[in-house]
Amino acid sequence: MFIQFRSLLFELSKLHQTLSKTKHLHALIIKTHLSNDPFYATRIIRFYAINDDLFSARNLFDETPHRSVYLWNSIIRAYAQSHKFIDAFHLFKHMLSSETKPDNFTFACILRACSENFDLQRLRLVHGGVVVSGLGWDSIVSSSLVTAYSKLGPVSEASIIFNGILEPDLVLWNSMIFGYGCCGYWDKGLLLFSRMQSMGRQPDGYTLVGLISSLADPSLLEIGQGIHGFCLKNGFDSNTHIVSVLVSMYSRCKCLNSALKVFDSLLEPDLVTWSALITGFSQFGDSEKALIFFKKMNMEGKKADPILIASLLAAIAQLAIVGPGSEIHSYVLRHGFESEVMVSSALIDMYSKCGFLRLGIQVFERTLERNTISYNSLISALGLHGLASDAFVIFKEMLEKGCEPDESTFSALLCACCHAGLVRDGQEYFRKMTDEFGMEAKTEHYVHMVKLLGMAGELEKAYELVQSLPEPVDSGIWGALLSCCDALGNFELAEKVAQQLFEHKPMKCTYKVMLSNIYASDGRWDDARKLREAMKGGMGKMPGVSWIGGNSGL
DNA sequence: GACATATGGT
Repeated sequence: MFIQFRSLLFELSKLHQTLSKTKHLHALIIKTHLSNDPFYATRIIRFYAINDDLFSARNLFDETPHRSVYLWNSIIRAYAQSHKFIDAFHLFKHMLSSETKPDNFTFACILRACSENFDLQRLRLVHGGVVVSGLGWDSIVSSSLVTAYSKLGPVSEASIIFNGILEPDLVLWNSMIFGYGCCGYWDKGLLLFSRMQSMGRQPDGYTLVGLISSLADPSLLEIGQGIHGFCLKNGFDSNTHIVSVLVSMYSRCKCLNSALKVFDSLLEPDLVTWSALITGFSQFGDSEKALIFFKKMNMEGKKADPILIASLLAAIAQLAIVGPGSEIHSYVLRHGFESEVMVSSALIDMYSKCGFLRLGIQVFERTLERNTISYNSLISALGLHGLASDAFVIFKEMLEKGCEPDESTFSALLCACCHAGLVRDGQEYFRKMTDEFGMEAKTEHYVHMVKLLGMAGELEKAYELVQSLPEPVDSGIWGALLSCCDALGNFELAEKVAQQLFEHKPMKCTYKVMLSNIYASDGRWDDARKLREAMKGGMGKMPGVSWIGGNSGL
């Protein structure tokens, strides 16, 4: 009888359980004195984690006296997967001082948490721990290291790890190809792809997803088509991951016809594939088609998720037509997505960019669980409408509520200062960001500072700021300075700045147009003509489009 | 038993 009961428990503990069933199972296991069995404890922690009940998971962990590696791994993973990185790191530290030593799975989990938490410093520290534990050559750990480093930027460190492994397994090849791709080195990824084949290694779906996702520019269309051909020849064309990434690759390459063709080739597109197509239309094609396909998807009985809604709203915000935006808003209300922060923030953004700040504020007020993203959306909305002092008040409120500001928060604040011409406040927020919040100023922040100083007439100060930055200075920062020179008619400085920009080849056409305008307004028609002629054949500046929506619902 | 690489957005 007991044996039977035990095997029933065993079977139950293998199935995915709801929270109430998990609690029931937990109680049964305590009753039968099996609660110290690491197998059950591990499974139950996993079920609690799946059901978002970290509290019970933690209780169980704390109450289990004999903690196996499995048990440690499952609790650390529970925290990491719920994005409670600080708790995960804390437990990991605790584990290091316990008698159970971390294994390759523990390290894999912590390494991933480092990259998801954008914590390069900790990543290096954990990497050190990996080396000390002698797990540097483990295939699971090394692929995690490669992915983590590439996601955080220093892909060169990832390739050092990759090159240090004599016989990389398929996962490691895939991680490195994906790593190059996510850092923009599609060419290195492609080289690796051909190298692995020449060594007789067959790629799988992951390889191709990593490779294709790195192609994001119309100039790479032919390469994308080539790889698409490879997928067709090798039977990868029914893999939904690959089809989705092909759809978004074709969209990013501005080839929506092909995106649609690939999409149509799939008998049962899933939500991600639909979403790739709709996002493609809204960002790179036409938003009306995006809305048509969105309706079509709904008619086929597929329900959108918060990611798709946020993407649609971003597209509508760019178009600045409120009509479809409010349609989506009612969809959100009908489907109960209003509590999703991603959605409510996108709504705030959409309304404010469509000129309906009031409606955006209403959405914010109805958002009960506000996080950094919601505050960021409201601060940038207020800033956009020139209401810098209101933005400052919201920032204060955000801090009082214990909500941590991030880089985008300061970007929104600086942008608000720019719109209102508040140099002092801008400088103060810039100082706060670095001194009080210990954040490193990024390109976008410098762009705002340069605009703020430049447009206030302090071009020299702006120039000094740019010169004080370590090389190479992002061309966006020089570009911001150039546009200030343009606006203020300072031809002398414009020339200096333009020279800096020319050194960054290829120089963006918009800067060339700006410079030629500057030459023209200075009466230097020859220079202007030369620059214009040099641009012929290349892509011109996008024509400016402005309108008042015909069907804006006003 | 715990488990490394992947698709849509921010």
